[in-house]
Amino acid sequence: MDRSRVKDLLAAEAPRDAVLVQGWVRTKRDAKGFSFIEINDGSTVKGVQVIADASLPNYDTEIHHLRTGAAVEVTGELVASRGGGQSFEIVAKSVLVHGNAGEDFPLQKKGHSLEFLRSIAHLRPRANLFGCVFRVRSRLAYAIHRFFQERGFVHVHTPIITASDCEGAGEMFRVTTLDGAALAAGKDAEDFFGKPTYLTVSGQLEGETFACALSNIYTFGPTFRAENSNTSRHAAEFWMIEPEMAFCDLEGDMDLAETMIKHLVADALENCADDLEFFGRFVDKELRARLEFVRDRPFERVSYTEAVEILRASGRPFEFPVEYGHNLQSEHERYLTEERFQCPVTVYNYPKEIKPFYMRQNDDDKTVAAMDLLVPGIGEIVGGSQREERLDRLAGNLARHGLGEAEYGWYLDLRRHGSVPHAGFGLGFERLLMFVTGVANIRDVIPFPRVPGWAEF
RNA sequence: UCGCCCGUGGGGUAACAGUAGCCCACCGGAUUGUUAAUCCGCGAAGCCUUGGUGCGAAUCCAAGCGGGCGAGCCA
Repeated sequence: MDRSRVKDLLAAEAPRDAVLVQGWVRTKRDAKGFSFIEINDGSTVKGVQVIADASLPNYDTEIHHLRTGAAVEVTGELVASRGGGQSFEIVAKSVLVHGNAGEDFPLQKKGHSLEFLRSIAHLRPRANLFGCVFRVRSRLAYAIHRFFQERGFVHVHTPIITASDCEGAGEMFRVTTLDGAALAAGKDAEDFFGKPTYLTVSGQLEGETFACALSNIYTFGPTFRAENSNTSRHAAEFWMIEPEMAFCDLEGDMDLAETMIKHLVADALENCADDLEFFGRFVDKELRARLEFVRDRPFERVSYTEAVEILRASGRPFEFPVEYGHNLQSEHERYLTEERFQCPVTVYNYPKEIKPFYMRQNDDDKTVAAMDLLVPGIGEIVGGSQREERLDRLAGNLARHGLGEAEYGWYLDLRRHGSVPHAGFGLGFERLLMFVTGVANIRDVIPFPRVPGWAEF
């Protein structure tokens, strides 16, 4: 007999003589002469109700002792439910107990704190919330590939071990086979690669090389930052999507970012309805309305200079003063996106002093063609720019940032041979997930999060 | 890294410096087509670590370890 997914059984339109379900017991309620067993197999947040009669041969020995968390396999008849909570249920002909759960199974039939669930990351996928989160994570990863593939973008696997540091996008994890003494003695030439290497903090520079050949490309892979960041929206290991487009300026870059966010939100609304409904009930009551708003309404777009003026004119007593030439603080970003505009906002053309060397200088000589896409509740979800394609300017920027031209020779080469205007951005996958699910901590949208002081499992 | 807050059975919480209580889970019993089932049970299970103050510390002080929130860095 073929296995049926719980999701399909719950959507059934007619009874069926024989079905097989395999899954884990969420709860068991004993009645006189039989038991109700709710089984979840991860296909959806809901479970299917099984009626296990006391006449089953293993009722007294096994079924009666089933606890939350047990793994079972049930065959039986799918019938219209006599109870209220569901349209169909299974009357069991057999209940095979693969493995009961211990008396100390930590997940209860109630809401647990997210902190506790993090400490049992190996079991939390069986909690409703995490089932929902990781189904959405899977769906959005798929939707991202579809989004780009359907638009002719080529998926490029940029290296995870790298010797270039992408201009200090963050502190890097050293990758080495040297022992502590050799490392301390600086014997880099004896290291595995003959020089210091690190885990990537961005695939952008390598991505540019492929954009300057295949036109439109994207990367989607793990990224590592050794920053000692202890916040709800930073992790040491996270996934990033980095599209790069040749023959594209900042305008096109911002258009793509906005189109992509809208597309992904729409995809989740359409394909993860049950999971989003769960988040709406237990995480954020306003979630669905906000996602529909993001899908349907245009984003705001303001220059950095305009943003500064808006913040100044707000009369808000910000903790950090609003000053041209300074980075926008979290409180400033929050004001723009949560209060002033109440929708996602793209801020563009930042002062060149606060942005990296590879961003294209604007004609005003003061700003670079950078953009950040800010969303309510999270802040920056996308950061990108048009890249400096003029050799002399780029070389000058490298020098000004104190970066060796030799190390970036291959990057400068792109400007020597067939240089084109090009642009791209980075999207934090986990931040997107936080935005779509309403989950407030990045540690709860990563299967096994890595943050300072925590690399368990 | 900085600031604020918090560490009590397996989970969630309460207790003025003087007998550690409640809810959930677990165990045992009863009821019931149940829905995070209900009822009964003097059934089992606990004060982060170290040091200090006090006759007496879960409670006050200090340090350490762990956690949460906010900030910085960013995605």
